[in-house]
Amino acid sequence: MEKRATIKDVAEAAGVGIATVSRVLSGGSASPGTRERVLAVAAQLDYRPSAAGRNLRQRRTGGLGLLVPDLTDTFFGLLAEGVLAHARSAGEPVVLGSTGDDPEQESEMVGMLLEQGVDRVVAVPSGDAESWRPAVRAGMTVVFADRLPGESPDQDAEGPDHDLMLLDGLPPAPPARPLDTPAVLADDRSGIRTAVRYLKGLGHRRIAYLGGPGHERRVAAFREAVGAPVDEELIVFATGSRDSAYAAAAGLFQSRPDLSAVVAGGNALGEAAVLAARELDLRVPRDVSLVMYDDVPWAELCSPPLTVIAQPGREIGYRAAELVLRAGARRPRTVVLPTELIVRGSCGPHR
Amino acid sequence: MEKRATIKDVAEAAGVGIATVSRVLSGGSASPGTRERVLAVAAQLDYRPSAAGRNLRQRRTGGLGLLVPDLTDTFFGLLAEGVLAHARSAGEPVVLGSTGDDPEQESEMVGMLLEQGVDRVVAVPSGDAESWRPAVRAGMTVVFADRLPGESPDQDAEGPDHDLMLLDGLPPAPPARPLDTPAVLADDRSGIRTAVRYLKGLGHRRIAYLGGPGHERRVAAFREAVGAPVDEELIVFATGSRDSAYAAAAGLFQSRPDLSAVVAGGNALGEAAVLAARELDLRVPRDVSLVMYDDVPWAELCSPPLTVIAQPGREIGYRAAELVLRAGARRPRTVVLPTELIVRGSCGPHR
DNA sequence: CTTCTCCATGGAAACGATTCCATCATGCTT
DNA sequence: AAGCATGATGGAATCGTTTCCATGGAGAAG
Repeated sequence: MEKRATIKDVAEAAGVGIATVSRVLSGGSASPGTRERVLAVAAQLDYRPSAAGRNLRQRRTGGLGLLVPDLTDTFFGLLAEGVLAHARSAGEPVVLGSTGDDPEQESEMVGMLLEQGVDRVVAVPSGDAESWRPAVRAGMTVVFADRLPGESPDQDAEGPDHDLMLLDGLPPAPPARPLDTPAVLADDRSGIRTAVRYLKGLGHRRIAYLGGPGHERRVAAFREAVGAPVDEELIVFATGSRDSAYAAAAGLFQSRPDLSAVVAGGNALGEAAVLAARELDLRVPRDVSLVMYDDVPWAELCSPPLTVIAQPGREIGYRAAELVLRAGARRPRTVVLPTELIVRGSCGPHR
Repeated sequence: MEKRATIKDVAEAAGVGIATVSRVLSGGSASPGTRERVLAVAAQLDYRPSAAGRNLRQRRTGGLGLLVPDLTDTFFGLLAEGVLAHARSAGEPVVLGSTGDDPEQESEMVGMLLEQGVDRVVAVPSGDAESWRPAVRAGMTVVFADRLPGESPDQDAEGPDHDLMLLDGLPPAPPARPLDTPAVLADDRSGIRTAVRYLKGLGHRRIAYLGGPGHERRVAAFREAVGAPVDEELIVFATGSRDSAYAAAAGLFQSRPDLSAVVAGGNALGEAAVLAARELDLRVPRDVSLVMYDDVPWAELCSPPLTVIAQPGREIGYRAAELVLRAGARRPRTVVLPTELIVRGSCGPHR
């Protein structure tokens, strides 16, 4: 339990001033002789600069925050691995928080990060845009991954505001842009469209969508892809929990026995769909075809192996970390990564 | 980007000294009037004490480190959720590192944690006892979860040491106890034994074990449970990677077509076993029975659903966090949590 | 009425790093 | 040879907090 060596110890042992030590260690100028001596002494004393001291002085803590809904979900695990990979290569520590898809816990975590001095965060958001505003106003650099925060509920209030501005003779400013935060997303639009086309190609007409929280874009893409008369009953939602997902899937199958294919908007939903189908004695793909968003390792283990829309989870995390770490000069735009339909065995022709 | 309020700002705004503010905020004594005023001002200014300042002063950073081999593995995700749950309730931030089961990366991460001032760590160790010694000597409080570090290779040197001590007339001190670090583990012994008994009861005689890194206890328990003439060829190991696990499983099936049951010592191994069996056209459970360590959500999705040895991953993490946070007075002993055999459909009678 | 105790309070030191600035030596230019 | 530029170096201030200690006032005990 011997206490750690400080810069002062190193300075004394090397017979130089602390300023010199600091300079040597942070790459400043120093004479070769001095540099060598300082480095030797530092190594021999196993000196490590204290993050607390440095942070205090430079008024910013290194490190980045990572906020995900649930680490039990393989996709978020993958995303986290991506973030960690880049953080490691940048030598930055990662402070982790799991929000359970609860906006309240989320903002609590944001508060804690702020307190820790962590001012750069990669987040899979649960709260809406409004709930993220305090964070960015407090000076946080935020990059969203996988999802965007839900549009604020005050969207309705936007109309009146607009009118008011016109009355005042002001130029109709863009109606309070939700947030100008960069994000790294998968190309949901294209992924969903490809899946739906594929199912249509197999002859399916009554295709259902099973959605989770925070993916408005996927639903929108689904609506667009299935085309004109959208059967609203075939679009159902669950919250983040497993129970909720199962209930939604089971409810869907029971209330609409005529559906012939399901697109699950996430791996938790896909899991629920498989379970519910089995429980109700629906065979996949004979009775119902299934496409799941997210390619997770166990998709191949199911029988039949699941046809999936793969999105590069690890890379999403990696790129997000990259963005948040070099959020310097030009504010980076949102990055969209490609998806890929991986056909395995869970879809069959419509009978 | 307005800079955050400091304790000094609060003190000025409230018309008191900074010492008083600090006292009020950290629960010291103060007159009711003052306390109220300070709290009001602090709230109004949205004041948050800077962790950097506090850490510097008290020479220790709050927070705890979490080191896992791979967040993509559902079990570790579960464990992490447990740690996070307890950390949240204790108001402590969690610094995460993923080691990829690589001792070198692991000690790198330990170094970084040390630098950050994080001196309490929950770890699923990859390195051996020797590689953890520097960490504990540097004053880190470590609690191992799920695994113990492999016995150091210098175990052989133990004999001589002992003799030497006898010669010196010293009391025969315990021969360099590997590490007196507490740990939270599942009851591997009992779990494996139950599984093997179950398989034996189904008539299986040639039972194989597919092991991963860091679970000597499981192998030992397996050897013990299968009884006297242990067929060493039926015990194979993989490193942490998916490829390695698949190779080990496939190799096992091919080299020993006479085996009738497999115990997979982790969910990654179980996954590999299912895949390899399918590839080689072995039916589960008709041709080969399978029991997997870890109950993960997707175990139920396989067909047939996998019979598993469930260990309480979330609770392991929770308890480990608990131990490391109140590592005060009496050094806590190792905690062993129960396992449970969950019979589903992947085991059948021997034919 | 005096003295003692106790409590609220504020000033100031300390924590360990970075960084500005002054100092000093060295070598070059004129 | 004198002045000047350059580069190495150390002193000291600073960051925001906690905590030790001194101060002062009020109430209690003698």
